[in-house]
Amino acid sequence: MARMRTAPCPVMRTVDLVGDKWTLLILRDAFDGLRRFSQFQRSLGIAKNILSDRLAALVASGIMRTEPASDGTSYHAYVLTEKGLELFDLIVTLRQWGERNAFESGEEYRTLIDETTGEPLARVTYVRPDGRPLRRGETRLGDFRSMD
Amino acid sequence: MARMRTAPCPVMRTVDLVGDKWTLLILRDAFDGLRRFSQFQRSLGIAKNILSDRLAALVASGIMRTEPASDGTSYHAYVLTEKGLELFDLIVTLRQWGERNAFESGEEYRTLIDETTGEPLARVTYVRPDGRPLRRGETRLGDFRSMD
DNA sequence: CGAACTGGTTTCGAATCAAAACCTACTAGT
DNA sequence: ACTAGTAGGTTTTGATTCGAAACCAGTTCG
Repeated sequence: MARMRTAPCPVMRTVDLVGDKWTLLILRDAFDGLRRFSQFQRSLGIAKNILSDRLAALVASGIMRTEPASDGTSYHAYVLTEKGLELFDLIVTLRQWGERNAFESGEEYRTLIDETTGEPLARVTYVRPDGRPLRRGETRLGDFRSMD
Repeated sequence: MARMRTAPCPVMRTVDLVGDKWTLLILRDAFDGLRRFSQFQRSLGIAKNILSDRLAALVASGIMRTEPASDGTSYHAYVLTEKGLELFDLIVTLRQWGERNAFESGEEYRTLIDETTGEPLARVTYVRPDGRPLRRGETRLGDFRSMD
């Protein structure tokens, strides 16, 4: 894979960091509250070397970090950094698309509960800072801009 | 990889369909207006067999479809279906996270222009149907629900 | 103390990736 | 009509990655 790390496209940079099946599922589990190596491993049924590799990559890219000791034990935990927490919308987006496009009628799926209502989270939509909704086709590729 | 196609988790189903670096980049390009095999190939620098494989998978899962003839030529085009167009938010999410988290100060990145303002797209946020913003930590894993 | 658990690393065969070569259909130029 | 070049692939062939299992050192539990 080419030099994604230095590409000028933000999508490519993001994809390079989290565009992997296991990585995305680890992030999902992290948002569901999982923190420890063995929790991820049991939840995902992932080989330990792969999990080790993905977690190390997430830590290296600043999306997760290891915490010395969460509970009483001396084992450490993998937790999302602020940068990682900002991926919340990504997991929500994956979930909502899947709910609407990846299940047949009658199939069961696991919902996400909106704790402000107690009901399954309704469809969320993107709005601009001024509150106007963002619709498909309202954007086009622009030119280059320098990072703040 | 386990039986993702039948998993009850919408995130896993989605990840199974689009959770691949090339697939996500193909989708980005598709939203940028690319339609033809050679356009994707030149834009991404991807090997032709891999591109062929990924496009076939996207067509098989109903995210893209082949159109007989877009312009005068008899070659066909790969276009997003309605199901594929619904992935717009996903690409936007990847882009916005990358803009804010994957570039150093001074680095240049390619923006997305908001055609309703002519300016680069500002940060978009998720709102519920009633307009209330969705914040991190306002959700928790729920139970099973049957598809409509 | 011994057993089990945690958080890995190593090994190695299997699967996947990707560069290159090849191929066929079409199209453009002369 | 002949030829070159492009479009859209498939096949072949190494190189890389994946992942199951084995192994291992430290920790905690009984």
